[in-house]
Amino acid sequence: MTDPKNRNPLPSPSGPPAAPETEAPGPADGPQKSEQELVRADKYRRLIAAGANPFPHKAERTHSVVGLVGAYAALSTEELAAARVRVVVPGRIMSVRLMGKASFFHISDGRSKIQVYIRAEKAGAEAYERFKLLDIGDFLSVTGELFKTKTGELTVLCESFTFMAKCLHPLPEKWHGLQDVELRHRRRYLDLIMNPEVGEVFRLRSAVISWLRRFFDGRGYIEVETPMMQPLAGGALARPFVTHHNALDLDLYLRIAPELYLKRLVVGGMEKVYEINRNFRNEGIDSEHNPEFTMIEFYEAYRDYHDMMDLTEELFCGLCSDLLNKDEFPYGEHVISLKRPFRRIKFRDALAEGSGLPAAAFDDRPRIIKYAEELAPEKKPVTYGKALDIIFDKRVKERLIQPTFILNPPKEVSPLAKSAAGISEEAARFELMVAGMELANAFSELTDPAEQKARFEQQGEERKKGNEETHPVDLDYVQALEYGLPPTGGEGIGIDRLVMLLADRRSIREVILFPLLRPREEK
RNA sequence: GGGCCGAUAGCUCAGCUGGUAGAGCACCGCCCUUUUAAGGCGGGUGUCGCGGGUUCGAAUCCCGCUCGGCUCACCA
Repeated sequence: MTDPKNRNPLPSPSGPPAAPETEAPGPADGPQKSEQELVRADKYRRLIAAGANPFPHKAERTHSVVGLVGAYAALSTEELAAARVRVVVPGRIMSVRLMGKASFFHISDGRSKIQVYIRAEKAGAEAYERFKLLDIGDFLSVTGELFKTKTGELTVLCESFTFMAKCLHPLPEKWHGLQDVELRHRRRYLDLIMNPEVGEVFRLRSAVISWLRRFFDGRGYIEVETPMMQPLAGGALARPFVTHHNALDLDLYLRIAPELYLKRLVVGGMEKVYEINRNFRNEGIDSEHNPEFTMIEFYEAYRDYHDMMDLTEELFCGLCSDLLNKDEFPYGEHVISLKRPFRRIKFRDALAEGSGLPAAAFDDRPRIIKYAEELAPEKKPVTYGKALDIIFDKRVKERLIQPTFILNPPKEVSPLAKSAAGISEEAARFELMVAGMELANAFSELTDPAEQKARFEQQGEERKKGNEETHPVDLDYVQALEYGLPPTGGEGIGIDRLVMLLADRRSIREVILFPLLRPREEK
């Protein structure tokens, strides 16, 4: 077997390098190479022939580009000259200005750019000729001293450089970057190379997730991992993906939620647990939905949904002030203000407010169903619960820009929640709406095994009527409840939407590195 | 799944009611040692998404398809 690391040995010192076509692989797909790709492959061959290692194993470096800019950009020309800072800095060539026997170019580390000045006189004629074999997109490591040009730009005066990697394709245009949304998502690496603000969004995403871990760890929660492949897709109402385990000859579902497993852990005495991981729902794709998405779910014993509201306010406000250093931020045309307390309104009152109907009208079920049918004539089988849903979606949701807790939605769509105190038809539950999106969903968990079983069975009846969005009957979970689930508050927060909010992105695909796209043959 | 919009050079885009395919950047050649969307002179590198049709002639008009965006539906 060929050791992949030795695929490209250094050219032998005694003669010209081996067959250029195998040394410098062409584009991975398609027989047609563009003129620019042929030129790049040829320059690559000549560079290797001149002694460059085509695939060096590592680069010594004293600084990163972003580190240099942060540390030295503010120094004056005189201060920088006096400091005599010698650097070895690797990066990707992003632009070149070639001027006879000297050139300026910028290298990037994906976050920041720094200019390099190379003169034949300083670096040597041979090195300068090698430099001219490099292209925009190539990686190299530059050794030299920092100075400022007469326009005041921090620049490395190149004494020598080492080739690091070849870019065999031309990069997108320097001024407009890469605009094509499809290409940006299919080749996210190109998006990251050309559009630095994209990298910032994903750095923010990373910061959000590590902040959340610190938040919960600091409150005595433990992080757990529960099955992604489940024999029953429970914990939410959604269509699952199905897969199959061969050895067990068993159909399994990719989880739509971790909820029932996390609550089994609370039964087992893990009083505070959280999980950050992917859920999978086999449903439509749009600007707020990707088939796989990331949620944090957390459960705390001896708490109810009012406690979870307080915790949620603390979480959102702390996250925002720690990561954005302020308590309000733009989202599209709006300014979102995260100040405690968030508005709290009951589901029914929100419906009344949005529809303009008096709250009492919501006791008149036929009237409400008729109203919903007029709002959405295309939706045929309208139950009372469904009607409330329609009114919420059409009349209420988009108006909820500032953070708002919607309290006590109907119990019939909350099969895992306790009933609200003294109100049998309402669930002890809230949803947090921000910028017209549902960001969080929490309830006082249903702990009564008999009622849980009855609710599951009721869902089973719904399913028989053809409603696919029902919760499966999970008797194993009921048995867990029979061992005793203490009063527990639980909540889920959609990480993708949370990042959309903080990063001011209107599409979930802008906060998922590789959103699901239909595969396509490369051109 | 329905509706609307889009796909033209490596990238960003123009191309009208049908008449030999264009610009900027990038690229190639020549000049240029503090430039920075460097500059000067010269060069267009293309399966106009794919497949049919209409026509003397199609990037352009018609039909079908693929992929994407927005939107509605479905759905947190």
